[in-house]
Amino acid sequence: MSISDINPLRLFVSKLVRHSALSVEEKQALLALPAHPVQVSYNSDFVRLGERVEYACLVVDGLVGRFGQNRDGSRQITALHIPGDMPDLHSMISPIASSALQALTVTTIMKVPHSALRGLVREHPNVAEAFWRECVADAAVLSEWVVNVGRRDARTRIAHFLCELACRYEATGTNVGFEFDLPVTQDQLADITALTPVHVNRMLKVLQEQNIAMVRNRRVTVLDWQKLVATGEFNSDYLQITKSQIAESEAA
Amino acid sequence: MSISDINPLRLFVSKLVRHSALSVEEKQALLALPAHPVQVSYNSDFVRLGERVEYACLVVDGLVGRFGQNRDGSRQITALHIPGDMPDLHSMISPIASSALQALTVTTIMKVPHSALRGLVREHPNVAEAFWRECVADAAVLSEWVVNVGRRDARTRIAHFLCELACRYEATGTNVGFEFDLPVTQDQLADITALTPVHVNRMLKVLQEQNIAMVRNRRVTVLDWQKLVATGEFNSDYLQITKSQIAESEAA
DNA sequence: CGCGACTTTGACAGATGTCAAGGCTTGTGG
DNA sequence: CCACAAGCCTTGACATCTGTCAAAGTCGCG
Repeated sequence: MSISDINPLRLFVSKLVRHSALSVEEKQALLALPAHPVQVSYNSDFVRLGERVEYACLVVDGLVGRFGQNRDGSRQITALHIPGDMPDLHSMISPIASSALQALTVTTIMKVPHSALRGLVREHPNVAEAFWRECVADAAVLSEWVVNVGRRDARTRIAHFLCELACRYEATGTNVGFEFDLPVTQDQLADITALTPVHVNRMLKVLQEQNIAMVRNRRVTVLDWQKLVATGEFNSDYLQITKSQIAESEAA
Repeated sequence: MSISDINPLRLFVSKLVRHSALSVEEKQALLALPAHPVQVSYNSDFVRLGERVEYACLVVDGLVGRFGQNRDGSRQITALHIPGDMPDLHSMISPIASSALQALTVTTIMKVPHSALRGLVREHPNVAEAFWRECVADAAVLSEWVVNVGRRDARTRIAHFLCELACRYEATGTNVGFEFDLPVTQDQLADITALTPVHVNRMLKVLQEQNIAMVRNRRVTVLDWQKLVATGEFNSDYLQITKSQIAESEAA
C-alpha cells in the first residue's frame, strides 16, 4: 500500500490522537475538512517568509523543511516534516509566516483553509486544544534541535537526527522498521544538522564503517539500532510517542 | 519604580495584548488569576524534567532558563525567560515537563494553578486563543535559536542574543534603553550560546574592543546599536514586537 | 553518449575547545 | 579593618574538530 492511498487527513488525526483524546464526532469533523492537494516541486518555497497565508498545509507525500536563513545565504532547516504533519498548523492562529516552507523533494501537500480550521475549532473546543497541544509538541522538538545543534558533535548529531526520524516514521505506521526513505541530499542533511556537506559525508562514512547505519540512495538502513541510539544520545521522550499510543491510534 | 511593584500578571497581560486583542473582561479575568509568589534560589531547578506539574510559572523578577542536557553533562539553555514571561504556559495543556526550568539567579516566580488557567480558558475561548498564540510566539523564538546556534559564528551569535534580549526587555517597558541587566555569568552565557565559557570571554572582549557592546558586572551596555544589530545579523521580526504595539500594550 | 547533480576524497586552514595558571571581586569572620 | 576563601573573569599555549577548496568519481537521465 502506498502512502498516498491513505486519506492523508487520517494520518493527521492519528497523530493528534497520540496525545489528545478525540470523540468520534470530532474525528469525523476533522476528516471532513476541505482540503485540496497540490504538487510542489523539488526545492520550491511554497510558503515565503513574511507572507500572509490563508490556509495551513498538510504533508501528504514527500518532505517539507522549515527554513531559517543567514545574511550570507547559508541556510538552516529548523524543522523537518513528514507525511501526516502540518508544518504550519500554527498559521491558523498566527497567519504571518515566521519562516519559509520548502519542499525538499517532489512532495504533495494539501491546503486546508484557515476558515475551515477556525470553524471547526469554534464548534469543537476540544479540537482546538488538540491543535494547541500539537503545536506544543512541535516546540518540544525544536527545543531538542537546539540541544542537538548546539551541544553534540557531528557524528552524534547525525545519529540523533536519524533516530528521531526513524521514530517519527515508525509512529505513522507507514515507513516502519530499520530501513526507511530519506529523500534528501547530503547538502540538505547538512542544512538540517548545521554542518557542511563535506563533513556530513565524512560522518556518514564513519557511521557505516562502525556498522551503525548506512545512508545511501536516499534511503537509511539502520545496521544496529542500539548503537545508533547510543551514539546519538537519543531519548525519545521528547517526541511523546509510545508503542501503545501507536497501537491506539491505529484504531482511530 | 522597581519591577516588583508592578502586578506581575499585568506584565503578562501586556505581553498577550501585543499579539491578541482582549476585551476588558478578559483582561480583568486574567489579572484576577490566583497566583502565589515563590522565591527560587540561584541555580535551582524548580521544574524537573519529566515531572508532572499542576501549575504554570510566571517570572516576576530574575531570569529563568529552560534546560536541555547531554549525556556527558554539558548543558544547553534552549530558552531564556524574563519577567512577564510564562516559561511553561504550555504545561497547562501538556503537564509532563519536557525540559527542566532553572533560575539563573535569585528569582521570584508566581505559581498559577492549571485548574485556574483551564477554568479561565473554558469561560473565555478568546483567551485560550491568546495563550495558544503566545506558545506559537515562543516557538518562533526557538526556531531562531536553532539558526543562531547552528549557523552563526561565535561573535555574531552573542551579538544576536544581546539584540534579542534588548528588544524583549524594551518591549516590557521595564528595562529600556541601551543599558540593561543581564544577571548571568559567562558560564551561563556559554550555555545559552552553545559556546565554551572561555570563548564567550574572548568574544565579549572583541565586542568591547570594537565598540559594539560591553558586558560587565552582570550588566550590558550597548555602545553602538546599529553595529550590534549588524554584527548579530539581527532582524526582530521573529519576536513579533513593534513600537506601536508596545504603546498599545501600555494602555492595557 | 554526455551532461548535470550528487558523492567522495585529500590537503590544508581556521574557529573553537581544552587546560592551566593567575588576577579580580565580594563577602565573611576574626 | 584585615585576611582569606570562593567564585568568577582573563589570558596564553596548544589541541581538535569542522570548514574550505579543489579534483575526481559515480549515478541517473535526456
